[in-house]
Amino acid sequence: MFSKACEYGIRASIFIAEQSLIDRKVSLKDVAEAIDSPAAYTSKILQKLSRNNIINSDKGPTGGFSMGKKELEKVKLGSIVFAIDGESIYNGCGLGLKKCNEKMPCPVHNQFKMIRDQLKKMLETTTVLSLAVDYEKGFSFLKR
Amino acid sequence: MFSKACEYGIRASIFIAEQSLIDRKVSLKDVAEAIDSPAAYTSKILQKLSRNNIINSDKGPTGGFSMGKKELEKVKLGSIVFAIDGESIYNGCGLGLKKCNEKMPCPVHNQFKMIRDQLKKMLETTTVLSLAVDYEKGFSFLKR
DNA sequence: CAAATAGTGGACAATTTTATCCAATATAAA
DNA sequence: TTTATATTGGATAAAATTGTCCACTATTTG
Repeated sequence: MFSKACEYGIRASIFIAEQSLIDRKVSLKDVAEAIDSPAAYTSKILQKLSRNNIINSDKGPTGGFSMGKKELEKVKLGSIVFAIDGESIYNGCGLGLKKCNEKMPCPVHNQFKMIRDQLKKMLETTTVLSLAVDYEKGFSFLKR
Repeated sequence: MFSKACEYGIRASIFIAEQSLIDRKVSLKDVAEAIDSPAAYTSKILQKLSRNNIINSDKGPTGGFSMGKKELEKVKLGSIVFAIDGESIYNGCGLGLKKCNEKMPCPVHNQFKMIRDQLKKMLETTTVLSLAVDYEKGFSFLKR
């Protein structure tokens, strides 16, 4: 469904959000350990999230990754997916056709539209904050 | 959502089904042209579908690919997806966790479950035959 | 200012997926 | 039985994704 990079990105964001809730910056190493991901690769993904203003990154000692209160309230799952995987989830044809639309639909156009619309709605309404709160309470997990 | 191989597989199946409706066997070349896919790669995919009894393949002159009446009525989209992409669509965790279930859910487990269940239902109820009929009527397209 | 720390950016490597080529096999028809 | 045709299977190759390494920059602290 999503690329591995995107999966890491979502997991990392939730961890960073949860730590930001208790006013903690986290290092790349912290993130990689928390979500059980390859550190160097995760670094690339965090850079992308940072450039997209989804997370903050600070250099130097006492540096690290974090999310501000505003970001915490604003950032939805969809923003992360879009930043990493682009709009393919929204626009792409289920059968890989370049031009697939109402006028010239692929054979499963309508069937997929239903599901895609649900997914879209879910991504656009689910906040990282809400996921971070659940995670903080021990209701969900980020590795294994 | 699906691998490219799976997209080709679905498109190929629909074309073969539609031609079988008018009692025509089609060659690899026919298929590749009809769905605008690389022939040699498509060949590998058709082999897989054939081994999974989703389509028939006959060698030699007058050979080619086809679907029998029974297959036409029986084969669902899900069979094709399963034959090519395996069960990842059904079982895989949305965030890539190995062990993600009700007891130890990833942070988006429930949100994804909703959508995955819908997708599953759609794949298990949509017959290739119905898609082939629409395609035959010119209601849908397999290339571009 | 020097030293230590933490993210950045670029090059590179491994793996997976997608795609190609060709000899071998099977089969129908002449 | 020979020939032509069409799929099969194996070996490779190309492309995309995933993953690693390291020197560089920015920044805090002593």
